[in-house]
Amino acid sequence: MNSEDIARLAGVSRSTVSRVINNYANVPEATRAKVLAVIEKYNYEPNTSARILAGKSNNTIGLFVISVSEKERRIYQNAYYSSFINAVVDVANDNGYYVLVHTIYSEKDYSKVKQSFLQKRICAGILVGNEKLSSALKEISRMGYPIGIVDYDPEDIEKYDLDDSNLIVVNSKDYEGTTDALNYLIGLGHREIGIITGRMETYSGRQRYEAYINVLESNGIEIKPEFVLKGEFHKKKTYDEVRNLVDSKKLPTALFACNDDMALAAMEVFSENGIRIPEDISIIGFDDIPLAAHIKPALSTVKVPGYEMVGHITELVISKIESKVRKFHYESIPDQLIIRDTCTNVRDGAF
Amino acid sequence: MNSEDIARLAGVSRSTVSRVINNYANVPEATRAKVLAVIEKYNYEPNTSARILAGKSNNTIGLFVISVSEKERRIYQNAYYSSFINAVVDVANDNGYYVLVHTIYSEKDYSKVKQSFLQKRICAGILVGNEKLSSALKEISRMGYPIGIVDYDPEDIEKYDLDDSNLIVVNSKDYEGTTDALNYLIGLGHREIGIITGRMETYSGRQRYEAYINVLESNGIEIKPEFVLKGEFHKKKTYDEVRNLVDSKKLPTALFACNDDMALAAMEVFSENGIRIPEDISIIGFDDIPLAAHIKPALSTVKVPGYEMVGHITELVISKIESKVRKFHYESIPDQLIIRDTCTNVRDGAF
DNA sequence: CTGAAAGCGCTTACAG
DNA sequence: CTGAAAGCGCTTACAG
Repeated sequence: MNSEDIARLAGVSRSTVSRVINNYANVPEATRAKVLAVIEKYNYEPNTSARILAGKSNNTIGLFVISVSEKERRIYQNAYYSSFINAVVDVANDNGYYVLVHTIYSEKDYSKVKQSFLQKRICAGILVGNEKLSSALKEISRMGYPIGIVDYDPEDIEKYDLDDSNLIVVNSKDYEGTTDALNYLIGLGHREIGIITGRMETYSGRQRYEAYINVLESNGIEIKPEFVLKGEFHKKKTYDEVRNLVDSKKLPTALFACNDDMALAAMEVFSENGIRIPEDISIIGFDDIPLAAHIKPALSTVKVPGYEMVGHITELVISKIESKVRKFHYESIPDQLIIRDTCTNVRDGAF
Repeated sequence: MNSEDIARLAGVSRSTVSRVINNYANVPEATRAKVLAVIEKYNYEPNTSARILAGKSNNTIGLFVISVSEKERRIYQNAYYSSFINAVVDVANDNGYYVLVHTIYSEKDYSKVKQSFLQKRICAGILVGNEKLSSALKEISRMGYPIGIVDYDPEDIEKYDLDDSNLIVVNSKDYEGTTDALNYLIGLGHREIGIITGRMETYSGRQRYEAYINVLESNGIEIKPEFVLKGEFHKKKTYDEVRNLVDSKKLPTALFACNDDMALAAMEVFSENGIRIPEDISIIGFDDIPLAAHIKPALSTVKVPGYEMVGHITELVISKIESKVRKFHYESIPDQLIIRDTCTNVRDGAF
């Protein structure tokens, strides 16, 4: 069943069938109804490849989920990501777009992005993932398609010579979120504040660390290298770092973890060692993963609105596809401090 | 840049370029190298739509994530699903396939499946989701494309008149998993065993319930209606049901929850009411979501190998695409009882 | 308002 | 081994 069949059955030409399908204005209602009836009756749907080849948009957004640092190829383990995929698909589908999902596990896989464009499979791309985006990004940005990136340093655009006219960058306000968390801790009287850092290959990892340094310094609090634990956003790394800290017998009174996974890992180690939270040490995380509210004690954290952020970038990408305006768009979304049960006034503690 | 440009640049015809791209045997090495060099140099990738239109497979699998019962369109909240998407994408990408992800939130959305086939966007479909699959499935099964379905009653195939020659159904062994969990509880001395049921619209929901009934009966244990709580796989519903149970002052000594979310909800309610787990009541879940191992006490449960299950069905679908053998394939994957800290011998308890 | 025809970029018998 | 040509199923100027 193709447009020619429909045309014959409706007693018109393929041109007219096409006009009906594409909602051209200059088709009399009677003709339109006649054609529509045949289309309906035979359950006809135009061949997508033919339409694209003839000049229509493919209406497909590529979603590239980058995870070059994970050993295991289990992105979903990271609760962070699953909401991203869902957000893109929801918003795209609502707007009549399809989404092609790809995972990127290595530097080499970046060629998949370029390839998808070159093969004309997609008309825009959204990149999410926790790694420094490779140099491949320069090339990708220059292909002329709208590209949405989540968690990217806007200064890197110039630094890596990207073409920003096709770029949409949406970040969460990690610096401010971190500042809020730290000020909260300081307000509770803490002066010995440690950090479990994320991956410095990510913008959010760097921002959270920088905010830590700056807030402490501007409050006249000394930054002790032994209280700076390198967690890399991973639980495994964090276990080791926190165990070392515990072994050193010198604990801070509060610990700021750059994500909830690491905060949880730290809590486990403390719990194993009879160190009470928050009595012996306060701890605060980042992200607000579902688990955070459910563990005991419930984890105080900084909520990153992941679904909203990614849903929003999807809307921006779609409007860029349709508007043809080529202009850099940057946005950052506020985080929210969520106070639960893992932080307490330093004077109430055992120290 | 198209195949004609490449042809001219390489001094051959488009036919030869095509033969090189498609790895035809009858191209001399020298010619192949010459063409490849030009392709490489200009970063040429053949236009996908043109290839498909000319007869190539679109190499795209549609992944339809069904969630008609959820109020909120947040599939990812269900930890269950995110691993599914990831599994399909990983396996498909590894085999050179693309995946188009769609969410289905209403009965009406099922037309998206049919449409995607009719428009020739996809050459196979995988349906995952927690609802009774609609009657649309009959039509979909008859379109002649391989369809993989997770969690579907094989008896419904005949009942709903599906064409099974294109079907691949993969379930987890819910009945056996439930039996294991219940036998474990019975082995601990429990005779007062309640259940929080899932959605009866799902095969797994029904299987788990049926196994509960049968195991109890075959052990001569009375099934008390007041111990059958209707949780619908949802936390909210479960809170209400468990509160009612607690208010009734008549608790079973053990509770089998048809998924971990509901087990967790029950634990929260018990905890609020000073009912200790496992001392006052044993509880066991189903699924083994990441949270299960991390809450205190750690939840005993039946692990469903979701990623493996869906990865496997993806492999089966791909081999069906490529083999052209049309024959029903059914498989069920064993679950695994995971004993952690929420169940204890009934004699040790406070009852 | 509508049809004939060109064209999108490939693949693949067909003929040599 | 290789090229000319038909054909895949549409869309869209073009002409009327």
